[in-house]
Amino acid sequence: MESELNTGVLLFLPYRALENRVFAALAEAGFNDFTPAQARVMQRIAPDGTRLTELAEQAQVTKQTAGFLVDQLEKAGYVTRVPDPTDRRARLVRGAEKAWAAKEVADAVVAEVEREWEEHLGKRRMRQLREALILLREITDPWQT
Amino acid sequence: MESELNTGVLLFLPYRALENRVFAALAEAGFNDFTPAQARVMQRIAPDGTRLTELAEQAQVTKQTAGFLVDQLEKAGYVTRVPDPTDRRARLVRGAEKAWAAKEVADAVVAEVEREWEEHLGKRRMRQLREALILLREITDPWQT
DNA sequence: CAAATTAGTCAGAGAGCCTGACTAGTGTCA
DNA sequence: TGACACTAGTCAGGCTCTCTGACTAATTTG
Repeated sequence: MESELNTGVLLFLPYRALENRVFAALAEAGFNDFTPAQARVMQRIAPDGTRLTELAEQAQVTKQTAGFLVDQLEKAGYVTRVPDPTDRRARLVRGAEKAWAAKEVADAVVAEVEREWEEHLGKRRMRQLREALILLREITDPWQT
Repeated sequence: MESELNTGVLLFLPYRALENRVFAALAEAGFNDFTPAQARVMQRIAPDGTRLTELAEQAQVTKQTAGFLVDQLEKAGYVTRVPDPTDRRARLVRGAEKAWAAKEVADAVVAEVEREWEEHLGKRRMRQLREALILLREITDPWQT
């Protein structure tokens, strides 16, 4: 229900297709020891580390959930936690070597899929699509890094 | 990680923003007795009913999961199950009155959000966005009803 | 009609995510 | 400077979602 072709569904379909491709490629490359939920958190880690609370907000889960997921990522060797020099309560979650390696694989697949999309849409439409989405982000992304 | 602004993320952000708005509005209207997972299944129910297996495929979950979710929707009064006249093994999941009422609320919010987006992007860009997404669906939606 | 397939259920388990309650460190301001 | 409000993160417990595996009943195929 909820209408046959609203823009929401149209946005979701290609997103999911892309995500599926990325996960399949990661699994094939041997990165099969993390879950989609963990990946969603991992995506948000800044190059110089990010606080747990911030990660939780951006991934739209509670601090507890984020903490749990980071625990697992830490065990699997994807991230480390280091003390935040500016606040002794906090710790920074940092990506480890393994995480950057996985990111490289993921990025390659994303680039490949984007090429396929561009081929299907044509250069002009692809540009228009990205342009519209980037504009849309202004009113739909509360974090807007 | 997974790159700073790939098209996937750009697609996801407005999708999630829209979904959040719809859920908030439904909750406010008193439809707070179903979960996102249940909604994802409910969305796929055709006006004249849909089989469980088909629902499961489209929502990308197992038959068991779909069955579980439909059970709950049935208990909450959103759907009913009727025998499929063409196959005595199967039953059709049908939306009940309550589901159509919820759909009306949801549709109204979607329309409202789409108006807001159009206002932000301008008519031309909004049209281009939808055009590109509809084209993209051809290569990213395996069900393509 | 026997064999293979398909619709759906039952049982059990693990992951994900939440609420509530808590500890420890930080900022504010009288 | 010391009480108070706030923020970072953890602990405990529980509910929801989703899966795998095994099964029954009806349908299709050869």
